[in-house]
Amino acid sequence: MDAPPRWLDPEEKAAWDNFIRMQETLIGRLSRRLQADSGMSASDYIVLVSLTERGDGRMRFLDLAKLVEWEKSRMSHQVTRMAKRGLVSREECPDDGRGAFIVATPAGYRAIEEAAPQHVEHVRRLFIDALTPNQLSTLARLSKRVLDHMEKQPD
Amino acid sequence: MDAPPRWLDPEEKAAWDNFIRMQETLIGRLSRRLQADSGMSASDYIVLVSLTERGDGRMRFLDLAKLVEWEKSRMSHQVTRMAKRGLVSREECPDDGRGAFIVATPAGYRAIEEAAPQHVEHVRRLFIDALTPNQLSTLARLSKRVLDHMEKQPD
DNA sequence: ACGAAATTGTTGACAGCTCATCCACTTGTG
DNA sequence: CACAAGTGGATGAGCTGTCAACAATTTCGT
Repeated sequence: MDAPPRWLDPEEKAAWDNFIRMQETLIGRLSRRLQADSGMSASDYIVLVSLTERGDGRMRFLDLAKLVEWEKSRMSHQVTRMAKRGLVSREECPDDGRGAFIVATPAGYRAIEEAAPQHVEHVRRLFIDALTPNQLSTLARLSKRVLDHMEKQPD
Repeated sequence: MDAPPRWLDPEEKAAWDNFIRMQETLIGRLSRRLQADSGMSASDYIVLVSLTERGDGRMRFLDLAKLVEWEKSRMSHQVTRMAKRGLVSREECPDDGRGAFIVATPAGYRAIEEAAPQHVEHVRRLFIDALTPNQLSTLARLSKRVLDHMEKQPD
């Protein structure tokens, strides 16, 4: 016995549409910009940021995958592609014969150091500058709230 | 002379991170759910919704592309794939020899009618229910604000 | 200590997106 | 009317993400 679907009421639908459109437009513009400015995808960027933010530029494969919340298969393909372009390399892990380290190469450091300022500038221009500090912190709080709520939900 | 990059201050960075994580988690879970429940991608879904929401289930190619804010090439590939699966079909346009209509097939109607209630339920469960009505309308307002701001920015 | 189960990571097939390019038709201009 | 420019849409190459299956260790229970 199917319950009748609880459709969104007009305000809910409008809210959902606004959010979705905003988020798609924002992410789309940022990633196209990043690609055009630095030849890097958003995925390349976040991998390099994650690696280089820790002092030694290296991380265990699955730790990295968990940090950015990707499936391991995605990470594996991503690392393969980035290694092919010389941005990172794999090193084996002495403690665990299965394991691997992902290491940012010097070229990887150069790439992220060049890309980051421009990218941050675009984040600021498109997103941060759109809101007052109060509005920004409200949005952050609501985002966190949705995030916490999702973590409690199955799936 | 490069201006020194204006890095995000800790609150700005925290706001950005929260927003990005929320949005990625939300979109990721919704699209995996949709795919698993109905075999449809988010792109399939929005195309079918757009077509079937207008009474006749048909739309000009570029009108559809503009409505969902896609590049025409993306829409073209998408329509090709959906046509291959029988969800939509192309019809030529009598008024304009270059033009084409995209039409939802009966199978397309069935697919969207089956998928929509579940999808809406998940949107409600993951997103709408996370917030009070006031919070939801605040989020909608802030989203709109960011959207309007982006439209004024170059690129 | 031995086998089962869990963990770590890889691979291949396939669908999706973007970019550049191209073709066919229409419209505007002289 | 002729022809250049613009518009509507298709196509192919190449990169990215997902899913399912697999291989190589390590860990755990007995």
